[in-house]
Amino acid sequence: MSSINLKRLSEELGLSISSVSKALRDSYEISAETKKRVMEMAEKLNYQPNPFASSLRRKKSLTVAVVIPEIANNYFVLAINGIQTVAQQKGYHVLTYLTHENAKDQESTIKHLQGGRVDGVLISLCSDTSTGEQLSELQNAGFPVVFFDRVPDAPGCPTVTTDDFDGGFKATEQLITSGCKKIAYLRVSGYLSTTVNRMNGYLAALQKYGIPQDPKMIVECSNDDDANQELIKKILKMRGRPDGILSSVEKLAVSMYYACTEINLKIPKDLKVISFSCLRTASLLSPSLSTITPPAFEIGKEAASLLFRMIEKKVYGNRVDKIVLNSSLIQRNSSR
Amino acid sequence: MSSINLKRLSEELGLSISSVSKALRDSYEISAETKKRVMEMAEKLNYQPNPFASSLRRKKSLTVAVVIPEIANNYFVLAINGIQTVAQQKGYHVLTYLTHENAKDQESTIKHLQGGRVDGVLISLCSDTSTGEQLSELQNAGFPVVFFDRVPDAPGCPTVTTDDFDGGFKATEQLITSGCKKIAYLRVSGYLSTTVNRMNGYLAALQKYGIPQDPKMIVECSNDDDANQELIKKILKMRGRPDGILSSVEKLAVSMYYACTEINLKIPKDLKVISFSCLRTASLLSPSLSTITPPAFEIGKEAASLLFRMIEKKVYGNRVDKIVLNSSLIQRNSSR
DNA sequence: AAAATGACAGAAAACGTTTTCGTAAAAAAG
DNA sequence: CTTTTTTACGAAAACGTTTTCTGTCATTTT
Repeated sequence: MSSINLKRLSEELGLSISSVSKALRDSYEISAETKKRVMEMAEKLNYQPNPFASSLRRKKSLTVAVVIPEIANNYFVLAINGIQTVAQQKGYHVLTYLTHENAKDQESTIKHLQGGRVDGVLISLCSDTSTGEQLSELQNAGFPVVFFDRVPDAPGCPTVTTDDFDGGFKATEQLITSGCKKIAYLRVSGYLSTTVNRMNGYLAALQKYGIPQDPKMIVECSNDDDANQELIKKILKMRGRPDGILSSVEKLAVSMYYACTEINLKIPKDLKVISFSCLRTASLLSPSLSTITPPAFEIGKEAASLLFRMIEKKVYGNRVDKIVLNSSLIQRNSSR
Repeated sequence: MSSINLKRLSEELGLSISSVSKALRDSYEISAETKKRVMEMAEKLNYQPNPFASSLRRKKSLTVAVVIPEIANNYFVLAINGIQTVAQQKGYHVLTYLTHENAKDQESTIKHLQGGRVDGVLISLCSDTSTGEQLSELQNAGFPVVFFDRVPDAPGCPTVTTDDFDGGFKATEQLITSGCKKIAYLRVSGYLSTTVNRMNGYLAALQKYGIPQDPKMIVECSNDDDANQELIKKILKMRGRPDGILSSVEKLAVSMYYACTEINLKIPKDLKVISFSCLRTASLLSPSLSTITPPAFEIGKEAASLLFRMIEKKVYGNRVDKIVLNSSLIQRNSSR
């Protein structure tokens, strides 16, 4: 908007455009006193360089994209917070895109990003991602991409995740040692690593303690909160209903709390509950909710840091980083 | 990244660069069949226009900035959600900046934005904003700026807010009709409209019901959660402690819940509570939290829509929109 | 004293688009 | 059969930077 540019500045100073540009970029070709003059005039006229001209010429946008399925999810909010923290500190701009758990949206977003609008992409896949075709296209073009949380199961992808298998395992184990004999697992549809790994942890724990696994105890949920609540109510009203529930994502735990209120099941007396979640108010819920909490803020920071290392070519050769951070299990009243 | 550009495309097609450009923009100067050829080739080679070249030439970035104090706040998350929804649908990109409730950060962010990186700005001020100097600079330059939630108290600013006075009034009234005789108000520091209006509503309600206003009942909180919790504990342990509390923001309500747990005060028996909040889990808290809930998602949508009207020059003349949406008061157990 | 170096600055090309302008050929109007 | 208009396209300028390439002195080295 500010229509003062290098040309205007150079006229004001009686210098050439190139000299002014060099002065502002602190080039050795310009004398100290000229630099000072230029800086002062730039300050005085409130010169702001045109980012597009600069990006066009330098083929650098100083911008990264964050692509996430939804934002109404504390996990992603915290992750974004971590990403922003690192990015702003590095002088980068952050573009955010929501895919609304929609593979089509995700695809078109990625496609747009190929135009060079950003120097790198941080992405958490939507649950119905099938092939990572678009993405591998990006990656093959040498474009820096870091996956976090919901990552593809391919060897060539740099990822930042949490120990999902372990989390699922320990959560299940905790329910078992609290006396549960029949544990249901609330999963989200799709075949993403996160979902699969958490469930495998759950299954492994069942096996370790000799609890037979029962397909009816695995509830596949969707993105429709009301539908999920009905599904959960259904399994809780079933003959041979579960006495323990492991929820693989936060919002399913919330739906479950509502379901229990409706059908008058008492947690933890009738049903013990634990959930993957970053809810700040977990300990204030009624009853307080036991959680496996991924370090979302740190995941965001790590992912962003890794991306910047890649952008700045500080990751050499064919090295592919796969960073795994630990979740913490916090037992509260819902599973005692 | 994709290094295929108009030049490459034009060579491939045996056309001039300008013709290809025109064809892609569906200009009337190009015949239908040539357009078809060009489109197909662009599709085939996966041509993605360089956004910087385009923005440089057209002086349009198709990007807006969202500047907010923090993201770990459901209000802002919902607002962003609304903004993104409108923006993505309009084909705009969204840059997000966090000021961390820091006036310095806010200033430098705004300054950077003057370079023309964005076509418009949506901003919610940080609590220690003093003068809106930087901002009025932007606005005076004819740059589209829309304020939401935390807005300056100046006539020339387009704003989207909620009826804060009314919310504060009704919340206080609700506490009074539930039997409270001594009501404290948790406010955040600073002199932003939101804070001031909510408090004025509170004071007006006190006056209406003949309750004397007491400066000790107004707790000025900071951004430090622990410090706030201590402040709240202090007033709750005081002789002549309040029997009702109105919290002006969500996080203070959370701190208060923790404070009450620590000093063993029972809500709502010993203390009735109501808070401005967008917490999704308000009804699941122990006890469920009465809230005045601003329509954050709609506020985001309205703000974005207004901004786009301004960008597209659909707001004529000196018209300044001041949109006010209604909050809803939901009484739950914490204030019964 | 001639040649080489260094310090400083300007001219101009380049980045990839968009858009104005110009101009052929074809179609329509006279 | 002209003349005008329309259609379809190309040449080139423009957007505001960055950077390479020159060039001019003045200073230092041979």
